[in-house]
Amino acid sequence: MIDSKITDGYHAPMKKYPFTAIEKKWQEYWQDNKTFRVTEDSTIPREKRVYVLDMFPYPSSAGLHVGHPEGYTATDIYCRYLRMKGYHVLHPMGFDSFGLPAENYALKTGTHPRISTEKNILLFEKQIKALGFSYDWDRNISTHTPEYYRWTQWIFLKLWEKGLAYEAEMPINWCTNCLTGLANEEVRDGLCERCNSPVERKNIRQWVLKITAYADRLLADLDKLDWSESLKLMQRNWIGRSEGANVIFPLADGKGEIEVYTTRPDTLFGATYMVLAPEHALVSELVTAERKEEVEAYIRKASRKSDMERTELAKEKTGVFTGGYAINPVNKEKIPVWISDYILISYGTGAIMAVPAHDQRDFEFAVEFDLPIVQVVSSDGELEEPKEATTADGIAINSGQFNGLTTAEFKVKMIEWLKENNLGRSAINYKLRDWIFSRQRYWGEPIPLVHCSSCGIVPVPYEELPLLLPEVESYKPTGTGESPLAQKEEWVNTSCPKCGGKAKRETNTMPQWAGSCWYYLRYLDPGNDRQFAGRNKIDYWMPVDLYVGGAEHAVLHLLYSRFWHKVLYDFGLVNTDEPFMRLINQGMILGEGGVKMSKSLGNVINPDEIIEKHGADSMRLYEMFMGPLEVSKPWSTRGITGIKRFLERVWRLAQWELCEDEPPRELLVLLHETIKKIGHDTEHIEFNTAIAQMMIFTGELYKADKLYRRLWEPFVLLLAPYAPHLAEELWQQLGHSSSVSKEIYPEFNEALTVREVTTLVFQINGKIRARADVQTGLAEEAMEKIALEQPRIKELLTERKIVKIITVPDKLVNIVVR
RNA sequence: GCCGGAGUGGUGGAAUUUGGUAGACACAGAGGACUUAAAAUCCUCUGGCCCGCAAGGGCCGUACCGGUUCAAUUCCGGUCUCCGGUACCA
Repeated sequence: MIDSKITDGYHAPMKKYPFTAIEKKWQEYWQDNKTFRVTEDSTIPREKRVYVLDMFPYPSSAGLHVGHPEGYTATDIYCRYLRMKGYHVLHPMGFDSFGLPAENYALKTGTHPRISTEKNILLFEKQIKALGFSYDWDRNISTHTPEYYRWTQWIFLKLWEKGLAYEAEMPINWCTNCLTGLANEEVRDGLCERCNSPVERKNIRQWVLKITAYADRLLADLDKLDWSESLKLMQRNWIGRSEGANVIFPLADGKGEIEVYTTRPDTLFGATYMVLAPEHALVSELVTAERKEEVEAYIRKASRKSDMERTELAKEKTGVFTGGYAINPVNKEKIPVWISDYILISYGTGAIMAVPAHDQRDFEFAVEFDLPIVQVVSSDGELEEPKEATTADGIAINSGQFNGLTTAEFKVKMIEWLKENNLGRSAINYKLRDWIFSRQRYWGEPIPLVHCSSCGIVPVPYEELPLLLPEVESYKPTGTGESPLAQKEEWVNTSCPKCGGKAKRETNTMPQWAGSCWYYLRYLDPGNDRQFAGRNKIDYWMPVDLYVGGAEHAVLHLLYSRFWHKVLYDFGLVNTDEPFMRLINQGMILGEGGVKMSKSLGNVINPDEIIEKHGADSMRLYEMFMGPLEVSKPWSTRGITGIKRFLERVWRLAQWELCEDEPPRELLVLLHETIKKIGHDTEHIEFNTAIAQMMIFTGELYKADKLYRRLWEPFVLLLAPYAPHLAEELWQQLGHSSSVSKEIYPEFNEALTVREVTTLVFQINGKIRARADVQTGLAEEAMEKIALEQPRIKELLTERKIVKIITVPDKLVNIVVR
């Protein structure tokens, strides 16, 4: 009995596809029966265990948007497929529930972030469950719970223990709106990646993680990973390894030296001046009395510039002469030392040798301040008119005994020469900076350290974790570099775990990335209160076989968690040095018309409405049918009706009376082709074409006058990973009492995928002139014979001479004529 | 600027694997069947141009220009556009 509400208001009788009722029924069934719970069954061999992971969401108040289900549906289909293929699949879900939005909401309304966060989690859970994903909900975690962040703090202390966490007073990226420091990775075009407010330089006390200590391994181990090349490249670029040399330039007055880093030691003879970063320690020593005022003014101005201003002003070079000179070690020339803000204190040695002939920035600077330009690399050994810097490799000129060497040879020779003369050595540099880890905000993990006036910084003992986030009166960021926790005196004032004397707690909190650095490990053993995860569980499941999520985390989460994982690996706490073996970035779902979906454009699609109107199975299928998972594609309200029609058609077909006879061979061949195609496409995460094949198959079944059980049962199994609710219902209708998700995936018979008849194409000089249906498996001679018998071909061959005949079995015959 | 990726009908997209029938499957559109009518459903057509009453046939066509090949969406060289990343990293 189906009421009109369930049938979506259509008046069709009884048989209308009752998706709402079906979906509710099976979601309850899966929940009540814990259908997708998975345990560490030791009888299952290693190669049959698979860990498939989704990037867990931040539970925002807006609820799920259509982008979330895209990746989740993809992994769900893949997991359901693997289970039917006999794999033991770990597929968990949780929430990344510390973060600024909840705190900002608290500021506005006074609602405790925990309250709003937990409310949002319930909303997310409900929405995710409404899509019928096969998660093992018993492993659900949320990063803001003390049971979870106890271990986030524990791992932080391990980092501290290893000397990988240090305190520094340094100029950092300060978001003027969030009122907190940011990591380099969180700044985009001089703006905060979260709120797009300008980022300024601010000198405050920070906790910093020494990710640079792992730069070489983070770079090298990318080669092991099955990630897209473009994503690996993004990480490579971010790490930014370069090879070159450090070179020592003695000061002209004999009282010291300047060390520079260069990737082009072969251009040393062309170094006509030097530039220091304004913050460089030697500036104050170098500056002459008469230039002092000008230099100090420049330093002041540079320090006030925000990142935005620095990039905007990048077109014109600025700087001042310090009055000091250094000696170019290769030719003993006395060269002036300048300062300029195009030299960054944080990269290399904070100082450069300027080779204006072969570096565009140095060239611009030299032109601006009328400094000499000496060409030392030439494409042909001849001198050229310097119109701009030539950065290409070439032949050395103006370089004394090194003249005539190629750039590559010269680099090697020069480094040898520098070493012999104690003037330098080869060096490697990275763009990657250490990770600024502290946030001056409330809603995050408290950093479990204590400042003791006699013992210094002392960690909270492991057994006292979690260090609970205290309740506070106000969540308002102080803006002074202290977090709101600082106001909570009874919390801040504590005793030193070491000497028992008076001490103060660290009041900074961790960034949102902390919790997501290791959540994939907690899923393995979510209830463990003695360890972050039991080693046996880690060995059982890790590493993650497939990880799916958005590309926006390319250099944030994915770099940070690789770093933490390597640290844990070095402690012997995990079994692999990389966490995520294969990674797929799903494309963005755009609004209709191909523009970005946004609240301001009013084109946001709400999954709840889609589910209510078309059903979860339609939603799942549509998102997969739109196109390849990895590419961005626009939502189409009309597109989903096509998918809905397909499922309605499947439902109608299911109402036909079953026929137990042997189906006609043609349909049997189509079935086996379909099993082959859908199996292949599902395995390779090419869901759009798999769905197209289902449509072809049902289209043909519709043309038959009977519904053959031997065709229909395998089809329902093929459908099951994609439209699991409908498939469960149909499976039950077919008389089965267990869940379709526990069935074995159908196998195809290769012999039955071979068609008996195929269309041969006949070409003359590569142009198609005729076609004919023939039996498959014809010999080449037979194909040629048929080709030459075609009336149209005969006609076109008169008066022509056949040069050559090319045949491709079961495909074509191409006759080359003159 | 540099580094990636991508450009296929009115639209989303197919063409597995090493080159072999371009446009699968859908959406939209047109026509038809059923119906008192509508909705739903079912069937047919649907890249462009041209010849033909028709059956049928021809030419062009995968961003653009060129190359390799019997044959190019696919391989090679160049140009343009869009998207993503990055931005004084010496």
